[in-house]
Amino acid sequence: MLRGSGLRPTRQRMALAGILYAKGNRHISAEGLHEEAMSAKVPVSLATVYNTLHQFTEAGLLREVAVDGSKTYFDTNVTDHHHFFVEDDNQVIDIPEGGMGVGDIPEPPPGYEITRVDVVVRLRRVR
Amino acid sequence: MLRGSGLRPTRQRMALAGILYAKGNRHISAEGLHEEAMSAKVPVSLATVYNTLHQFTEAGLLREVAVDGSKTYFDTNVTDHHHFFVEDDNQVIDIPEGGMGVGDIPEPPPGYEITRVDVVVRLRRVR
DNA sequence: ATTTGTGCAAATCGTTTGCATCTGA
DNA sequence: TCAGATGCAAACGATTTGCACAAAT
Repeated sequence: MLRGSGLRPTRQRMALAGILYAKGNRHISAEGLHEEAMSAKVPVSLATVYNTLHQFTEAGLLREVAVDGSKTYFDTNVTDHHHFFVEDDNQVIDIPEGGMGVGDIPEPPPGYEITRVDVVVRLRRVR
Repeated sequence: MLRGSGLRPTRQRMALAGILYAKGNRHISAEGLHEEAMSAKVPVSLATVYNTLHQFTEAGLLREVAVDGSKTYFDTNVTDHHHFFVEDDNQVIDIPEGGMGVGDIPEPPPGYEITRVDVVVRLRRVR
């Protein structure tokens, strides 16, 4: 998989890929992945985690999710889909594919082309 | 306007409000507003700009726009609408109201309610 | 007089970078 | 061998915070 993307299969990258793709689709932050790696007894530096996440993203293995908050989340689900965002605990959840459709997409201003349409449905816990 | 929102009309707040609402709808970052204030000969500290932006947002006078990038943008247009985001230069543009519709909004997971639906149409300059 | 806001500088947080050292092909 | 990867610590940019001072009611 790594080789197929032109990335050397190093110890760290293989371990991180293992964590990322072990249990279905995930939304994880750099810090989150770093912690998981540590508790899985895979000592990687935070810098390497950042490098790896960006390289994976460039290789199309991950997708950066821009929700609110200051943190960047990475999504192991690279298919076309949108997200719920729980404001109470900064949690990102996939909206099942086909679970929603975007209506009329507007014409982009002249000279521009659309690269992607992102929909974020913000949620709050009902009290 | 400030009084109506329960905010004391201080020199700085009035000056910042003036800049914000002077020329139609705007998308501005804290740093951007600070710079404009400075060149308008209104010396305010960056901390005060941040305070003011957040207070205005809480008061419903502004809306925080979560696009990509590390910066936070504030929108003087608080009506229901969505955004174009130009990736080349981090510019936020309003999609005219009614210019697009969101299709089927999905059921939120049980125990949650929808607070808002944000659509960001990402653009790239055509080369 | 009392409460609320402001400015400054230091602190924090997530992320990036420089560089010496290692490692996979 | 040697280009590419990693780790560390220092650098960074955006935002927040603590606290003394100033201004609004």
